Amino acid sequence: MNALLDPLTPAQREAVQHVDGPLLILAGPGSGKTRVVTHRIAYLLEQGVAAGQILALTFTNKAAEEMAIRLQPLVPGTSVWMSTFHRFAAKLLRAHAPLVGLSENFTIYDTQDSRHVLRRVLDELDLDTPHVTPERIVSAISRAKNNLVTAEEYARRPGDPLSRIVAKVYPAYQRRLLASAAVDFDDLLLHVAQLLRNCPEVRQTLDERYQYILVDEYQDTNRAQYVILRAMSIDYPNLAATGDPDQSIYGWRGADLNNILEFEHDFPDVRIVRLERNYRSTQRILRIADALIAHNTRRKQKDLYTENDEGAPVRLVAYGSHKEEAQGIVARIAKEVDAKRRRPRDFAIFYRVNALSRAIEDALHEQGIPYQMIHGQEFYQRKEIKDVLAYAELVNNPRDDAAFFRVINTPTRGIGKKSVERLTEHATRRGLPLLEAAREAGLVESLSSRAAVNVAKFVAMIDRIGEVSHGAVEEVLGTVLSASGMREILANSESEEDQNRLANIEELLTAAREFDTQNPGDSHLEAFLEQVCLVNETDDWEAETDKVTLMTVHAAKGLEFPVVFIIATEEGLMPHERSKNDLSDLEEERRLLFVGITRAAEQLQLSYAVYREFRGQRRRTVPSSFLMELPRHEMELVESRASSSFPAADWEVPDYERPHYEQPDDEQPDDAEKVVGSLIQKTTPEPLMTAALTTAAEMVGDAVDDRAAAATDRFVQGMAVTHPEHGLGKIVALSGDGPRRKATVAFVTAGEKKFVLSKSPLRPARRR
DNA sequence: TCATGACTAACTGTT
DNA sequence: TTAGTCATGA
Repeated sequence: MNALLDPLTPAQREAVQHVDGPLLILAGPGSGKTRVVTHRIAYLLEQGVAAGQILALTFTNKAAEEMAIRLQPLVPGTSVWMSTFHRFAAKLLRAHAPLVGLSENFTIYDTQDSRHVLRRVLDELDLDTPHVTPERIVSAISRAKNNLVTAEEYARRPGDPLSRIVAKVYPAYQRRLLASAAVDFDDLLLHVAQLLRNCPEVRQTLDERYQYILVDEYQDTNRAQYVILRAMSIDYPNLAATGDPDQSIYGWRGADLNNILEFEHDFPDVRIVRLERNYRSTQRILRIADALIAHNTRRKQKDLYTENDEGAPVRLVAYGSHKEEAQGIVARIAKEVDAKRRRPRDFAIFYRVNALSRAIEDALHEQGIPYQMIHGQEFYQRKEIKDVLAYAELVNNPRDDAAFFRVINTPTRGIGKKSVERLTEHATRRGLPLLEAAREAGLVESLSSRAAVNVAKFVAMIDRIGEVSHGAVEEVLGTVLSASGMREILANSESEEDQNRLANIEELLTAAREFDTQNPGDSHLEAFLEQVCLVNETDDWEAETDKVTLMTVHAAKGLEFPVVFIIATEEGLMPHERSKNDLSDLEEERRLLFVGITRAAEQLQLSYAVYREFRGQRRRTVPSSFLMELPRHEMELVESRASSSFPAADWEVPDYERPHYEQPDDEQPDDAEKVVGSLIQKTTPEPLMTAALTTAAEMVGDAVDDRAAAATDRFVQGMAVTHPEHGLGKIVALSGDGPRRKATVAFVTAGEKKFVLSKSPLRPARRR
């Protein structure tokens, strides 16, 4: 009788029917979260809540879009605002820019732009920073902003050497941004948080306007986002958060797991709904995921279950090389597609880092299988695109020095480094934006007359573009191309690269044209620029097109596919190199794999390559320690035949158990692969290792002998261990006691080696 | 002083 | 692989 509620389970219905008061939906993967959220919005509307009072915030454009699409059939033509945090913040800031010391035509700098600014600032400050890379400073500033620490506050705090440098750089960087009327991504949130804190009227207005706020992926909110949400939920505390601590994968961006873990403290009368039934994956996939995530210590226990079929075993494949991995996977896809059992769109391939996509792309290309790759902001990061946009930015915001630097000599027009330096000096002296300083080029004595003429021509060109800046966006960009000479130069170039650039620019013009059509009327340049820098290619991702999807595991969050391949499950990649020294980072990597695994509905394959090309060098890899945590007997273990060098025998263990699964006969094209025994030690319960992150050797270093003895005691026969050089291995023999205790270890890749435990860097492979 | 080509070092993830 | 730096020739 009620189309909204009838198709829901009791738990889902409880969440949907909740109207007033805080709500926390703990939603496991595949538990119908989006459905609950969209149905709840529809329900609110049905209860008489005005569409304008509802605000749905997500992290990605993709998620926002997905929500909008799913809401359409429930409430056709509704105008509930669904937006990413950053987009929401940008809109808000445009309306209140002066309150935070900005002009409303402010520019949003992406990561690349902000790094350039930082470089300039570093040059200017002339700091001697021997071991501190700009990268580290950038991320320190970013972290500070995400934690709402302003430049002034930062400078006041004592700290380590890095902090002391940052304390100098951060304020200078911030001054530079404000002088350029620019914000970086983090500023969008920081400024809004401060706005809400410092302007009670604004806060109150927004709180009242958005009485029903819904937040997706709450586990990924950082302090700034948290403060924004809290500030808008005081008079109308109807904040509805959905999230899953096990899917928190943005710690590096400042996401604070405490926000979700302590939601109950923040909102004492919160209603908590748990969605634990999984509608997506097979039992086998879910068990694998569950076994993996159970190794994390910092989590809220959830009992995921599904009533779906048992499903096919999860495959774990060892390929000989990254090429074989790519070709093997693509061959599998091709086979299924040819047999009309599946369509390209049923498949997704996930990887930890973007660089891994290349081999897969090549293989797909070779086989002529259509694919789409989600690659962050790749398109808008291209040099030629950024160049064109920078002209437009400069016209829109003449104080945008970063844009000025970008275009002043692009394409080259005889204004070299030295001339730009002199212009900059002049600008600093007079306290002018660079474009203004350039207008006075004739007055800058140090500037050669030739350079001065060129600068004057440049200014005239910018003004020419400025004349059309209030027209259609396509016209603006077209003028940029002709006035700057870019079009001519590229068109006359022989090189294929330049032809590609031209094609990319054409694509940008198409995007501009579409934007013009969607936003009739004039003066939309600013909106276009904002859209462009806050989108990523994900927006182009079409669930409807019939293509294989390639993306990072991060990008995969929130999506699902019938068949999922996760490649390169190797030490150093998954978990990533940089996470290995920190338990919480390592747990985040584990959650990342958990997210990847739980995207799969019907079939899942994890794989690694025994050899992988790395920075141009072929290197032997070590299988991911996470693989050791998966229930081996649930899986089909496959060794790709070409990888004959794989030393499976070394790795077989006495209590080795054959996989239950036999390959069905019709899987013939798989004959390049054969099922082998356990590549991976069965995950029998091992003694709980409390000090597992310290090796025995480390403990001897600064502790008494019996501690060392106790430490060597934790190594037991059959235990999986890792060695920094030899990688993953298992203990096959032990002798001696205390500090003299010795172990013989069989490594996956390096054969058998003997160690004095207290002196070796060996450590248990499974860390708890 | 500028442009170009060679060399080198770094390389996670996303808004 | 690529962006940034360095050296060289114009």
